[in-house]
Amino acid sequence: MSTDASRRRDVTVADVAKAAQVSKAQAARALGNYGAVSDDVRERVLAAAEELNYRPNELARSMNTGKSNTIGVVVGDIENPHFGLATRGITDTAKKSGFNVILVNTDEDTAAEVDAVKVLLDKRVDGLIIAPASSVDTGHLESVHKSGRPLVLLDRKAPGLDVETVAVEMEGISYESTTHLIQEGHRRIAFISTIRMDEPYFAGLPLDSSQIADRRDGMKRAFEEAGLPQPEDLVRLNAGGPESIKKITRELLQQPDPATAIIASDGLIGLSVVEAIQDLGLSIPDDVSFLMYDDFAWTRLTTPPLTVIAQPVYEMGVAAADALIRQIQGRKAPAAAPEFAATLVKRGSVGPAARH
Amino acid sequence: MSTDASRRRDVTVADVAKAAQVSKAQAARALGNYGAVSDDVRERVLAAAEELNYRPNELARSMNTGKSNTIGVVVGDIENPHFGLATRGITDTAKKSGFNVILVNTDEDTAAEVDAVKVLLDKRVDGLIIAPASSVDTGHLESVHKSGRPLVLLDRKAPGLDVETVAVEMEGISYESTTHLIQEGHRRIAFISTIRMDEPYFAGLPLDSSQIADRRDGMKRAFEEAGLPQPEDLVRLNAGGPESIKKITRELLQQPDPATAIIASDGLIGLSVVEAIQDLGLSIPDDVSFLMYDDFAWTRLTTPPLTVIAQPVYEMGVAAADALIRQIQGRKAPAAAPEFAATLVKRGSVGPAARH
DNA sequence: CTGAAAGCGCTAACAT
DNA sequence: ATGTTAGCGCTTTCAG
Repeated sequence: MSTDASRRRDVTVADVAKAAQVSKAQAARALGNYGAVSDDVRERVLAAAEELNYRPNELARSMNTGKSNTIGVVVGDIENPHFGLATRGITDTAKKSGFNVILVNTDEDTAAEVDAVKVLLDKRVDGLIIAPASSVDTGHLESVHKSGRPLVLLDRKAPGLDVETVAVEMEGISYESTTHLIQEGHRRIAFISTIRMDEPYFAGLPLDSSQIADRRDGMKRAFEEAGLPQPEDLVRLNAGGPESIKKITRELLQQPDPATAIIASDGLIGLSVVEAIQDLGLSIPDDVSFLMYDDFAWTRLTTPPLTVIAQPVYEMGVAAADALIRQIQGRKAPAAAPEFAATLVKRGSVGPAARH
Repeated sequence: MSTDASRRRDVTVADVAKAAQVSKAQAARALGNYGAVSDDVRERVLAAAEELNYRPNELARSMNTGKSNTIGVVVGDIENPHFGLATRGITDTAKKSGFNVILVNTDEDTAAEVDAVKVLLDKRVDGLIIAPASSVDTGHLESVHKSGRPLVLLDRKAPGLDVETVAVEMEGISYESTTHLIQEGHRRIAFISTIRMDEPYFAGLPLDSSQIADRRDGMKRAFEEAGLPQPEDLVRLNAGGPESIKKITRELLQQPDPATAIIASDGLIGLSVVEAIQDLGLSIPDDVSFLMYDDFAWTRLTTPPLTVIAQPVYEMGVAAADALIRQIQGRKAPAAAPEFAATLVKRGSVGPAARH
């Protein structure tokens, strides 16, 4: 053993240079793989580095290069498999290009997001991928963008912001899904989302989330084209935890003019909705039809399997990372940005509306 | 607008100092909140900083302090909700103490893990939380530990390594679960895991993963105490993707002396096993009993709901982060390390063994 | 191709 | 309390 791992100070280029009997500059060049170095010197330096168990200090490196080879990812909830998958797409892609990922969870809270962006910027990440908690309250994103830091929005658009965005076209799929339900005879279609709003929903309420707004618009169009009245009284926001969701579900199903179909805004909500329906002793789709966003594997296991709106989440993570890295490397955007479409996967949870 | 966000160079302490008409050192002290600064100076500095839109360069800060306020987390697969939840526990806890998290995915590949550790160390993370891909091949972890960098193992132990570890006691719960199955009359109990091994399983094969080894041992003890022969021919490793798992399930169920009960090593496997069983047209638990590790919410939605082994995953993430941060801050370990126990949650997927 | 020296932005002695 | 002067470990002129 020629090395003593327990020594306090790390071994630096200076140490390696001395051991290899070259200047610090030459050692650094050989180690950092830049500049001009003779084979002889490179060999000696590398050997010395190996021997001394040298490891570069990436912080120091980042300080002068200005690049940290790190990207910041800000999402609302990694615990949600939707983001888990997207994150996987991002990290897989980042790794391929030699980037690391710092992950921050915001709990869908804009204040936390503002803070996260600050911290990440202070850490000098090379770029940011953000699933913005709000599509409206975007001052912090605006300033990131104006500062020239590469930024890509994931999953949700921010209409006022001219930033590259990777998201599914929601209005269309919402229209398609709603139309499907309408064709099955449903008129009382409920929509449940966790989106936090200060007031209960009413027709025309401006929504903080473009994603939800687009879905609402899609539903609206479907009803309009069918010449039917909007069941806007069945839109429920602020569906917090499982209990809250179950409560909402019960209300929707037991009120005077109840919902005959429920659309859940994501898989986490869907889970609780289905549970509540089962608890009520109701049958899907005989008593109530069910449809949800996100195609998780378990949706094939329920009885009946669930009709869902599948989104290419992993691919979107990949695309977001690709786009960001392209920006970081200063390459121009390809002529056509890839489009991401959701698909309505009809399984068994949607059936004809029950007769009243 | 007195600031020009598009200026190339960031504003530094020097700029702030000049604007506030104090020395760089005083400005730095006021900004960094250390040392002694008069109220007057602090005020002027903070005002100038605000005015100039100053943001500290954490990289530079980290360079002299030696602390990056960042921890590295290395897991096999964030896409797996098990790790998603654990990661949430880690990030939540880290944030509370002002730490950020760099997340690396290894695909359960030791080589990738070795690499990840290197990168993270080069980035000067203050500590590491690792769910080791192998409990045997741990040279890289050993050297991290010997170098004095705080390190906490999550989810899996490494017997040869004297490192703080947050994991569930697996032998016991495996024994308990197996016994439950035995009492229901099962003798042919299969166990399916994704663990990668070069050879197919045979009795006594040393397992690379302590977690799996412990589960195997628990099953073994259950059979021994019941005075029954071990169905070791029903242990299946290398269950890669969904298709591979389904194939294995079919084999297990259709071979001459088939399994009457199947234990899935995690929720991802469980999913495919249940799907395969349904595809075969078999009924749970009438034709085959099923039990799996991880209590995901969807396991309550299947018909019948699944009997599972619940693990306090989020809490373990929290505990791992707490322990690591404690190490980083140089505080001693509490007298008693918290114990984490899994629980057998009996729902409907285990029933009496079918008569042959 | 090589080396000396000057920073990167900040903190940490050391004086005053 | 404040300022001066060194660094942290690395990259980057700039000479040779």
